[in-house]
Amino acid sequence: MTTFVTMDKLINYLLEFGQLNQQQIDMVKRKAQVLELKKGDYFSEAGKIPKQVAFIEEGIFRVCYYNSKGDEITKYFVDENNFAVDINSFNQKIPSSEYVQAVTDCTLFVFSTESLNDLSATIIQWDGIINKITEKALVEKVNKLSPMLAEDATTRYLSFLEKFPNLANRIPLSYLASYLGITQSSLSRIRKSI
Amino acid sequence: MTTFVTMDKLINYLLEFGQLNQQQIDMVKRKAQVLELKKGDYFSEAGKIPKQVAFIEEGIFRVCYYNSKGDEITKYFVDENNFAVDINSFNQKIPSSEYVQAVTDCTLFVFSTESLNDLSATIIQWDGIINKITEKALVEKVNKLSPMLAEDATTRYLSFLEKFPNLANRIPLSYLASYLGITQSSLSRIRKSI
DNA sequence: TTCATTATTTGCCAAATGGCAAATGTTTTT
DNA sequence: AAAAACATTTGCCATTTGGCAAATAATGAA
Repeated sequence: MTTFVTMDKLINYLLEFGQLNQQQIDMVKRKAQVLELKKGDYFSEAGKIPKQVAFIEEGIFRVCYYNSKGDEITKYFVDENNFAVDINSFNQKIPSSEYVQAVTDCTLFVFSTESLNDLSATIIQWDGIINKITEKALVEKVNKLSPMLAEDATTRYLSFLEKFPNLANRIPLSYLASYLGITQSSLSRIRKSI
Repeated sequence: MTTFVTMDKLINYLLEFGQLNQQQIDMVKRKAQVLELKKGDYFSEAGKIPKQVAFIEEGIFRVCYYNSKGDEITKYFVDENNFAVDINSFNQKIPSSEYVQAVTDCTLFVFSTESLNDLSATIIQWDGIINKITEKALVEKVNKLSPMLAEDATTRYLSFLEKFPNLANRIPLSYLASYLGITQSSLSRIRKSI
């Protein structure tokens, strides 16, 4: 028996970026695959060429890498209602420099390169939609990365809480600490002091 | 008398992203305007909607903002052979949150919104080319922002030297320090210790 | 060349953050 | 419910970086 899954979130998201008729929507639904990841599972890994793009229907991803000291550093988080992939590696077919990991159990809709090609070949507006989504994702990535330097740790933490109020209590302290550029113990002390 | 300017760098740059015939190239040249900026001049300012896109033929820009303490912080640098603009603000017609300033005297080719619209309406490949350039610029912006946290100041400085070997000696210490997330005096000490 | 301006370095000490290990708290498994 | 595994907090002290002001050095203008 096939589990019934509504892909409403995905479809609504796409429709923000362009029109699709019912037939096209049905094709998108056929090309998307449901994927469930458990907390801690990797969606893609550094050194490998990403083969799929994920739309996060439910859950949180983090994108991370290892710094020169060997510490695992979180670059940023991506949560539900967003696409996630190392866009540059995916497009250029070059190995990614980052890991994409499920921070919580996740429900995803994934598209393979081939599915995307099929969609691109069949749906005339597809490339335009994808371009807009790509640009939006990159702009958001920039916004998640930039405000972090040039403020002290407490300010960075507070502005994280402000910008992502619904993330802080769903992710482990250690991930957040490395995103903020401080140690877990420092973050713990900062939280205490507030 | 009209100053003769070759726009070869610009045209070659565009041709990396798509084909253009001679007639199209001529149109691009007609739509581009030469702009000279002196060291310290602003190309665009926070709070204003960017009206132009610049291709840097010669010189260095920096993109900066004021942090919560009122310090002027350099987010990243852009040098010759690149387009510069706050892409998101430009596209969405919303006020920018950053300043774009000439760090050295600069020679630019600028396109107004109207020129870009004309090019888009006339040259069938134009949007595709612009999309690729936009994506590349955003990916580079991400790459300039991200490796900065999670390393100590010395490592950040060294990796800056490695990634941008021809920038360090062309920009004031204070700009570089704020990009690296440290004070000018700290950077001075780091340089001494190397 | 000389003066004025701007940029960089340095000394001294304070503040912020890190490192490590132990203690405490929470969640998951059996 | 108990045990095991994992996450967070805390103490103590070391290290890094900052703040400020003065000293040099470099650059540009007259």
